[in-house]
Amino acid sequence: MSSVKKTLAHAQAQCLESGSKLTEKRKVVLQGLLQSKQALSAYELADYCRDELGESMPPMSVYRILEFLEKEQLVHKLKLANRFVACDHITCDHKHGVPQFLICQECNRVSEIGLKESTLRALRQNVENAGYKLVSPQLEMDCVCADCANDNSG
Amino acid sequence: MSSVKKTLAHAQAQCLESGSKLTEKRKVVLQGLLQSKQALSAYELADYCRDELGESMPPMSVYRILEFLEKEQLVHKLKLANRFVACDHITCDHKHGVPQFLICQECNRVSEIGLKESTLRALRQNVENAGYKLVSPQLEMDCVCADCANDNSG
DNA sequence: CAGCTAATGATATGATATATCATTTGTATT
DNA sequence: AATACAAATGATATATCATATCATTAGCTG
Repeated sequence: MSSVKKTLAHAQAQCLESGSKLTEKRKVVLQGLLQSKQALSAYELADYCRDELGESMPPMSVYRILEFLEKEQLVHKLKLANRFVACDHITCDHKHGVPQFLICQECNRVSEIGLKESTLRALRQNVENAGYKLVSPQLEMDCVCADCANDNSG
Repeated sequence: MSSVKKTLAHAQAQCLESGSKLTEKRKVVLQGLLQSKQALSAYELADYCRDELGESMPPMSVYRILEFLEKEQLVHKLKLANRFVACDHITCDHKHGVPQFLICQECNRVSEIGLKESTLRALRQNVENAGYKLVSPQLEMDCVCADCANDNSG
């Protein structure tokens, strides 16, 4: 069983558990996002599903499905890039904290990291000192991944 | 001299120094952003200039002017909100580091803060551990400001 | 004032996203 | 199987943010 297949099976089980269903279409969308290994816009993802997975789908359906997948925490929306990524931890069984994202500006590759608790605490303190309340500590950071950094220097 | 007027004068001087010009139109755009005390989209800002400052301007010009003001570091673009804010430190004379932004989801008010050096360092370390390189430590965070938090609770 | 450059205006178009209504599919009940 | 209901998907229109390009105007310089 491929890694993607395994992840999809896991996702399906997770949905069942939460009382929802990972339909065929939803599965295809999630598969596309998993396979592409990139952050994709809804429109790009619709193209990917059509071209690579042979499943044509109107972009509006992709949006709706992404919304569903987000609620199921199988997908994250990256506001910084206006793109979506598959959650990096679908096959993990333990609950995760709020994720932080490193987005490669060059290739849209994304890494999901967990900041150290101490760093988060410091951040929160900085914010509260300014009289604000952090709604979501989901940080998104403009980065360059190791591969792209090498390409540029070489 | 009002605070806004003072800031505009300061901005004008700063432009002269850098060999550029704060034209009338540019001044109006900056004034709009300063007065509104909010993050505004280019289109919203065009409306604001027309309605509140009596200076009609095509949105495309506003985009161009915002680009100029950004280069002069008089304005920041917030990717998280797809909006623009006036720099909080125009009237300061010393150079500032890369800013971080707290964006109120309710009212689009924005606070520009400087994270403590230690926090930034920790953040950078977290990112490098993941094999990425931070392009810009300009963080943007979804928050709720004190006023809106009160409104909601009250 | 001729000629150049910078700034602005106008238009077209692309990209991301939301709202709404119609249709289809799946499921439960009789 | 037939009906009825709810969930999922399709289709269309439109809003919102943004870029590209060419035309026009304003301001400066010799």
